[in-house]
Amino acid sequence: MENKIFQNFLEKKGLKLTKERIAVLKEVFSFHDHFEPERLYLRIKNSDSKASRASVYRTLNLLVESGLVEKVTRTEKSNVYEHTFGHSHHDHMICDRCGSITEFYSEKLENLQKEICRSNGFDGKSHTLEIRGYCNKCKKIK
Amino acid sequence: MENKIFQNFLEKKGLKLTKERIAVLKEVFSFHDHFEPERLYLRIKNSDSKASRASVYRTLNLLVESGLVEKVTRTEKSNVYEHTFGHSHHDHMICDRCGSITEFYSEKLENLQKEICRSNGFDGKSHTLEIRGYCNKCKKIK
DNA sequence: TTGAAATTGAGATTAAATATCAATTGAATT
DNA sequence: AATTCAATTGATATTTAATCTCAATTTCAA
Repeated sequence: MENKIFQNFLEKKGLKLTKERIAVLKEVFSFHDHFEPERLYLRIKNSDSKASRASVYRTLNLLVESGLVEKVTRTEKSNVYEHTFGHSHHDHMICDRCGSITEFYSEKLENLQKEICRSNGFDGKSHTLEIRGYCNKCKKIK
Repeated sequence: MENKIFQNFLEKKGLKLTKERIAVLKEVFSFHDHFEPERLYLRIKNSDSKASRASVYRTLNLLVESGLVEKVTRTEKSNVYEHTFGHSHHDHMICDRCGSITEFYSEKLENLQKEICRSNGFDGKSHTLEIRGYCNKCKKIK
């Protein structure tokens, strides 16, 4: 399913669905939450179908372009991604100390945003809300 | 004014208000919108009161800790900061067609976010809300 | 089968940010 | 004024994510 979508995307750009790209795609969808490029690379390295670090990064960018993967944020350390397929919308709270990401969803928040758009004559299609601070654990430390 | 606040902050930590730190503070407030550490360093370099790159980065972190400066976001290239003194918080609506940016502020939204943080045990310090879609003009076209 | 274009991977490169550490400064105390 | 010790500085080295390079390989249509 994801393969088909990705292949269509590649075809349209005159690119090919190689075994390395398939490997990356497969491992991307083996994560059920957020992941960093390096962790993705390590998973692939430890699987039977390999791809180099360069190919992992390259394919990741293609996957973002295709819409199958989203860049969630950029932490102090690295980019953070998640696959969007079959995911319902949510927002994020990001800890500035340990980098942990907490997902949340609020119907009220969604409605309020619609209201704000309406009163501004704006046709809102999507949004990103990122709350930064200290998570439950880290707020006790510092 | 900012000097006083910074000095108080430093004193409380047993640190000193050196001429290098004063130089950084001064140039931070010479920006009237967001800035990157490197641009800040260059401004200082071209001013009469100097500070090394290391000191610029170090002081910047202290300024964030003191609350006088905020880290707005982290782009592909670098961190982005802005001084908070005298600035009021707002969020953004960005048009995907013409790129225009509309600022808005909603008390309700702020309160709702606090509520969400509270119920998640998260100590929220800041947030970025970006609504994307079509502005008043562009929604009629497409 | 052939050839042009795309792709790969190993390693080099880039660049932001931090770490190192000897030399210097600040300021409180004697 | 001299002493003392922690804080500070700056030149440089280091770290590390991400990208770039480019020769070798693969893909696929003709």
